[in-house]
Amino acid sequence: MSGFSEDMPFFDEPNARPAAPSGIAARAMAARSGQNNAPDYLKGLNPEQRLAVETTEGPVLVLAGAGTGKTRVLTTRIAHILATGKAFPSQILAVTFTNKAAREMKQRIGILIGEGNVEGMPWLGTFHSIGVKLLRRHAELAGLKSDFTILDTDDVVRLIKQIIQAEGLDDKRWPAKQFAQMIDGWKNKGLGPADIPEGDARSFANGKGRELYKAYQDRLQTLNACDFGDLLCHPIRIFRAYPDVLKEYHKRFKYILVDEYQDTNTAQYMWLRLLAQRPEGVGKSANAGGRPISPHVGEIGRSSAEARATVNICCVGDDDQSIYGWRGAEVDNILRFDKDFPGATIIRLERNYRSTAHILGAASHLIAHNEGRFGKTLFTDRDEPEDDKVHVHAAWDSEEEARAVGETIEAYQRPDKQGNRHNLNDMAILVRASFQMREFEDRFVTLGLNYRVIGGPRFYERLEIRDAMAFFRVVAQGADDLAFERIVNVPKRGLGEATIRQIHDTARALRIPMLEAAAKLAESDELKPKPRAALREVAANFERWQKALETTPHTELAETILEESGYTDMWKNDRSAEAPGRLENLKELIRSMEEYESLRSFLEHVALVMDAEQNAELDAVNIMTLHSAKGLEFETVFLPGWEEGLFPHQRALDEGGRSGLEEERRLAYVGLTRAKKNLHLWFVSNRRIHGLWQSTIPSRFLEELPEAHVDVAESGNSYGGYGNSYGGGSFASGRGGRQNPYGTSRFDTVGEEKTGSFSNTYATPGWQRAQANRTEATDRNWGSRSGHQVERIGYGETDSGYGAGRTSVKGRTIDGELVAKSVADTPSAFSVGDRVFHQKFGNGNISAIEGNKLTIDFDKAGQKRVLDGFVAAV
DNA sequence: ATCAGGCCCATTTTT
DNA sequence: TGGGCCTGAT
Repeated sequence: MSGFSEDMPFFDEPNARPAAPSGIAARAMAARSGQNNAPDYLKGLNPEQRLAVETTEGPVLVLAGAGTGKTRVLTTRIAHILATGKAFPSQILAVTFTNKAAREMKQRIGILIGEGNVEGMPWLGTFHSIGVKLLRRHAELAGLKSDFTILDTDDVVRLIKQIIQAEGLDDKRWPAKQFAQMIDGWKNKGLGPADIPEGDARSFANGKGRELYKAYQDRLQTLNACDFGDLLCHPIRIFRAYPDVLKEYHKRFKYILVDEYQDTNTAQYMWLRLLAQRPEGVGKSANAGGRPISPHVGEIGRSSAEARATVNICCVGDDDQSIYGWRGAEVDNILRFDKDFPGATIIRLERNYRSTAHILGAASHLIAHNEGRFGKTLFTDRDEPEDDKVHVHAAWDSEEEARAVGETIEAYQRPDKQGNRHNLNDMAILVRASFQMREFEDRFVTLGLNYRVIGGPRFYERLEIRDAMAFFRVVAQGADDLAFERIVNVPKRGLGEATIRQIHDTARALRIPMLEAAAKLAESDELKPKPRAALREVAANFERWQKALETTPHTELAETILEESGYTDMWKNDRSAEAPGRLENLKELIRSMEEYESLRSFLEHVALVMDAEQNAELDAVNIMTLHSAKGLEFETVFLPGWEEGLFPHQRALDEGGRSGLEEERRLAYVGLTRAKKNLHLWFVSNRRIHGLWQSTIPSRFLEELPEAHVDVAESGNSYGGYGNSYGGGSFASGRGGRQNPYGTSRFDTVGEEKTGSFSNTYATPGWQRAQANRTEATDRNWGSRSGHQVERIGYGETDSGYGAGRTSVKGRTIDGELVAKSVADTPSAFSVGDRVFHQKFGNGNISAIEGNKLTIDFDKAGQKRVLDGFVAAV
């Protein structure tokens, strides 16, 4: 409505100050009439937030801790820039990582400045969606046509597989999936085939890595397609090769804003740098027009000479919440910000509006164990003596853990003294790895407790949706061979591998898309009558649909395609249990198309905006991974599975060493800071991993929590498990009265280790008895020499706790120096028939031995398979 | 074409 | 242990 479409001409005069659109101007004026002469949108910001909003010029880094109002700052800043007439909506580049974040930002800016004005923000979006936009405009500079297709991961893997096979390589030995990941990694770093390190190139397919990568890129080009990485890499290459194009965008973007800067990878960083860092001349003039206009902007401590060389870039992020290093994110980008952009203003947001003081205290203390960080400490003004401390619970095994969490949830649901009860929607269980979810789901099903799993398989990844999309893709973009191949024989038309090979060969020989090749073949006499007729029909269908594309409304056309191709009938005739659901999904797909104006725009959104909405109506407990919880908050949070090996995850330690551990710790920090009021952590003593029961020890992160904010609870249950068989009772239960978690008098006598160490917390009598009962065999797994020292159990501060020689359950040392499979390779010292004792299951007889895996008939627990290291001869 | 059985694997995930 | 994927037999 404001009329600022993206096609609005650029402002050639750098000094021209755009007149604000009337709507916004009016608002700003009205806003200013308030007290302090401050516009309404600035009210309610704290001083740091306000500074972050009003420091519009020069590079700014906003270090926004969890729950400190990051999105608010970002959106208000944009509103401020617009309201003060510093730029038009179309002159602001605002990038996020996820569609969700982009959507939220749009919506919140809309609230601030009016819906209509947001429409004029064509450059607010994810890195990828903005990348597509750039690339569609300049596709020919990357050797593409502007209607290129965006391939998703699945397509990419299939394509790579074809290439590997075409090279005459064994695709088993050199898995396509693995190579796809390598390519993705390279693209995350902005590396083309020519740029990859020799070592990388050599490590795949006997040194054919580079060649294959090249072949893959060539193939993409012929397919007129891109993968996700290309959406960033192509624009980077274009910017570098065509300075004029880059200059155009330098002129256009007066303000750049970046959300979640700590998650940027190298390619994204390069992309931003290209757009932000401009040659002296351009920078100077562009900035001159943008010099402080607002009366609120005072002189900020920054060198104006240096700042002038750079665009007004504002990056918002939190180094402590960088949890995506494994997919290419470089925390370093944020840590280096002031070196990349000299004279940058760094603003810390540390005032937290989300959590209780206990939660913040716990989280801050934990994260302080990391080295590579800026260092922030969250604080709150909240002063509620009633607030609970952070609870740490012990459970015997994951089943008990699920049971106890279920009980706690039910307790929260009941009205408390004040008559308040908690909604399930306000509770979340955040797990490290998704296999942990199952136990909770099982339990909740039994209890009849509603739950929802967030982050499962996506709507657009379902088979039927992908099939349907493939039909649409071929119609929209006839050169999309991958899509064509997917559905050429769907429903079954008797077009077997041989025919498809032939289409392939023809296509390659004539350098035409497969669809065209198919049409040609259908008219030739190279095929047997049956496939020939089938192909002819396929070709005719697509020809007809492609014609209809211009004239028929896209939803209608989509329905027609699914009908005429026989695809809907295929599922109608399918008697399997999933068929009705699939038909339902197809309907949903068509329904969702209505929101887009054309088939093409729909396809693009599906490629980039893959998400399905959840049922928010239902009151249900949320279950998700810690990763997908980032950015969310809940009244009550449960964090199960805080055990060594699981959290921190063994693989993170093995592969990432110290930085891997730090990322795990940040993940823990993210978990803790999701909670507003109630926070419950759990660890179990036994967990079944890959079908084998393993003893586990509490996560070192538990030990890193400060005493003052933590309350160690007993699991307080009456499900004794099998623990009773050795008289210890279930772990930490039934010992009469609360135990002092910090090992004062009571625990001093047990271990040599001094008080103050959290480790003593876990030195409860039952646990200790079990430890004391250990024999040599058990100790082998723990690397214990004497076998009876408590310090072995918990984690001392000393290196000996996880230092050299300590063999973990998986047979690896913690810091990955030694990868010895001592467990697996050592023949068992037991024989069939031996009577043994196991911590969890009690006594039993060995009925079979396979290497170090024992099958034992337990007296009470029945038959189980366990590693020999966990049992002791009786 | 379809399914049973063997084989391998087993964090985290967005676009 | 259990699920996904591929293969080889019907």
